Amino acid sequence: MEVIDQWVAEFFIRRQHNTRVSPINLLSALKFGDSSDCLKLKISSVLRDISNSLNRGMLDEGTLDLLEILEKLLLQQRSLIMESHKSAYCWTAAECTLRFMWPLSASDGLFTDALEKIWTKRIGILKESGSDLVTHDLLKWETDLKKALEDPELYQRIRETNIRYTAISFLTQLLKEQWALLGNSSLESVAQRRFLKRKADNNVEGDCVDNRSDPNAVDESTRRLENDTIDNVNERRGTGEGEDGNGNNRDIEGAGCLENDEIDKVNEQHAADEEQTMSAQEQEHEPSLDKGDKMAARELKDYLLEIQRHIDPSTRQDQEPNNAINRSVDVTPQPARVNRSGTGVQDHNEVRQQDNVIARGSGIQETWSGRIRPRLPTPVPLNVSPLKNVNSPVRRRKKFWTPEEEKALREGVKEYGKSWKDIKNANPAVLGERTEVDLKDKWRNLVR
DNA sequence: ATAGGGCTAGTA
DNA sequence: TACTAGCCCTAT
Repeated sequence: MEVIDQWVAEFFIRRQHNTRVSPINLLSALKFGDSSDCLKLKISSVLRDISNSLNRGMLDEGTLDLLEILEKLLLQQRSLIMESHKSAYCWTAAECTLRFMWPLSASDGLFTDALEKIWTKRIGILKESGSDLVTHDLLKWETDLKKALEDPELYQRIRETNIRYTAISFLTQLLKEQWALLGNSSLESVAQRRFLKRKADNNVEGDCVDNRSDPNAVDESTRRLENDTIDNVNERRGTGEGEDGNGNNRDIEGAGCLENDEIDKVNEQHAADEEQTMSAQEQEHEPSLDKGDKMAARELKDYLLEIQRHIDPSTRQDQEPNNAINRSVDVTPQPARVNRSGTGVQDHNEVRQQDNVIARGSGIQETWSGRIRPRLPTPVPLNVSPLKNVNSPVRRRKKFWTPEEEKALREGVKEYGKSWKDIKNANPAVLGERTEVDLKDKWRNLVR
């Protein structure tokens, strides 16, 4: 694959909603070869995929696949696997299983299938390969879930927990960290270097005396342009962890961090990259879609799927035409977890739909790594916000605040003020069952 | 996203 | 009936 193809593809994968692009022309101009020189492009692609899933409120085994692929790619570029990555995998795996716990009894429904396919087989393979994603928390979930098969009380307890928000929080954190680590796209980096070089050249023309007295000024810029390969910057960044979207280093959840001199190098590089910056890179990583741009966005999405298929066909297994159509058509959010926490009586149509999905999927599919792995279908797309009642006339059951929740709220207000969303995000494990409005209401009560 | 008014259920 | 905690709706 030509380097320029790689740069262009990477650039557009990062900027999903660009109305000035003709995807078809662009795609026809690109030739995708072996994957060895596409690491940065692949990582961008996987991150974009995870991001798209989250935007659609989808957390399923496809997400687990993507997290596993991301781990392999990061290991290829000799990056450490971050805590957010491990946690995201752990809670997504648990969430995928909990989604099959809507019947009141463990023996009904697909819970045993989910256990077998997700925990015994999928995670079994991970264990064999010595993956970093197999954490203490993951093993604890495995033990609990398998115990729940025999213990109705435990099954009930797990069944009623809501961990979706936790999984989403970790995935969001992972995306933020990984986008930050990727830094500028290769195309932008090179463009910026050329910009700097031109600027330096202009200075040379404008002031020959200075140039003679300091010949290194131009040489340095030229040298960077010629010698810096696209992955140089990335490799340097890839060894570090815990960098936020503003380009600042911070230690995340006790993960390893750069030595001080390395931090300085990275910061210097960032300072150079961000001087005369061409665009607000970070904001564009997660762009918000203008209402008038839906057509262009859809066109671009198709284009992305096409690119992704070229990059690595086996990773796009759930985006084959049929499923792609399903995904693009059915994006209407469904009420979250109604069946799990409800009476257990399920709508017949929904049961039939699930059966159809199961019948369609063979249960065994080829994965990115080339290993055979079973796949559970996604029964119902759920809301991203698990507590939001969509068009439901039923009031949520009154639930009194626990001292732990109250403490988390007080500490949150102390730290973030009245930013209820931030407070909730800061402590999803405790406040996961409360909406931002709940936080606001409770605070109103507390200060009365 | 947040603030504020109002509603509901529980309780004294 | 009055009060409260938690929940919901709507305007900004």
